[in-house]
Amino acid sequence: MKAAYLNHFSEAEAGIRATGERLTQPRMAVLACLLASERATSHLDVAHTLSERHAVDRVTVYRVLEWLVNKDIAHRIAGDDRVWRFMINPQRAGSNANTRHGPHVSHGHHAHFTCEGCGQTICLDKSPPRVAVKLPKGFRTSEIDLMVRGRCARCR
Amino acid sequence: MKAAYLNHFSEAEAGIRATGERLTQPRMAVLACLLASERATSHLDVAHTLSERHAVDRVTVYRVLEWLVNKDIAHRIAGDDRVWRFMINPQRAGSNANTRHGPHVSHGHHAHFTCEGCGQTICLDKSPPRVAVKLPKGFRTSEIDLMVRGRCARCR
DNA sequence: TTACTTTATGTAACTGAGTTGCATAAGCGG
DNA sequence: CCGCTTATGCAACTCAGTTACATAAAGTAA
Repeated sequence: MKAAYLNHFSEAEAGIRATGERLTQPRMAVLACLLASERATSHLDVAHTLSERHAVDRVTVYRVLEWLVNKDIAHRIAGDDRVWRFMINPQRAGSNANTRHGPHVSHGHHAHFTCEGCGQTICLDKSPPRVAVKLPKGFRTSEIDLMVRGRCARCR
Repeated sequence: MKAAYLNHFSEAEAGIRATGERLTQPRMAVLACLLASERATSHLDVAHTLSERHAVDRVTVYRVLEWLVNKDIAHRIAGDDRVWRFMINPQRAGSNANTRHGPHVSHGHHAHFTCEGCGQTICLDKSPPRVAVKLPKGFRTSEIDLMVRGRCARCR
């Protein structure tokens, strides 16, 4: 069976080119891997997916994932098992999203769903939840992360 | 300076007695420690606080914290640094909260605030945020966790 | 109190995710 | 193709949390 991520290399290449930084094999492979996945992907998932045709050192996978986060191409999610998972940011409609703004642009908020049955995490960016927070006096919000736990359609 | 947690031993004792399980020194000390803290407390924080007068082995601290979570006395929060932090559940008004319901009672949702300046995490249980989530078809919610990042009044 | 059973604790050794330092290799502009 | 810059691979490390097992402390009943 042909691995799905192979279909995403050209898109990955474009994404990396747009950053203005070096186009390397590991960056392409890891990004293609994320692009191919609907759900949050751990370092180990990536390494495993790539192991056959694009074996990449585990440290490099860590570094590329972190690099993708710094470039606002992906974001990371803290799971219940103390493992980071990563997901592509859904910004691509905005086209030229790579011009540098100030440091640390707030993404407003991320919302994710984790299934207690199969453990998979997906992004709720289409139909984002409405959140109304009231903070103590003097507190300021920069970002809101929402994690919904429950059961997906298959595991119900 | 007298450690604040010492004032919470009797409350801790009551809480543990209410579970019907063994009343041990480590359980009292750890629970008193959580009761004394307004903010989310890591395993290390607990161990450090107790080190002077109630030195408890680090493994025991881990086990007691987990036990408190299982007993619904505390809950755990995944931080950005891959460290679990713990907090007392604010249920005490309900008095006899320790009768066994089915497994895994949903607490509705937890909401927390983490300050990007000082790193401290507090609970937003008074004035809980309103959340309206729309999930894909067939998905069911059991719990919602909300993490607000920003700056507290001191670090603004 | 004491003897006895059950369950929690302490100790040490382990796991597994993520990091760091450094020599080598790959990108990329000329 | 050359040379400079930056990323990669490797090995060794850190650190939160876990497991196995012998010992100690709670609870219970005589």
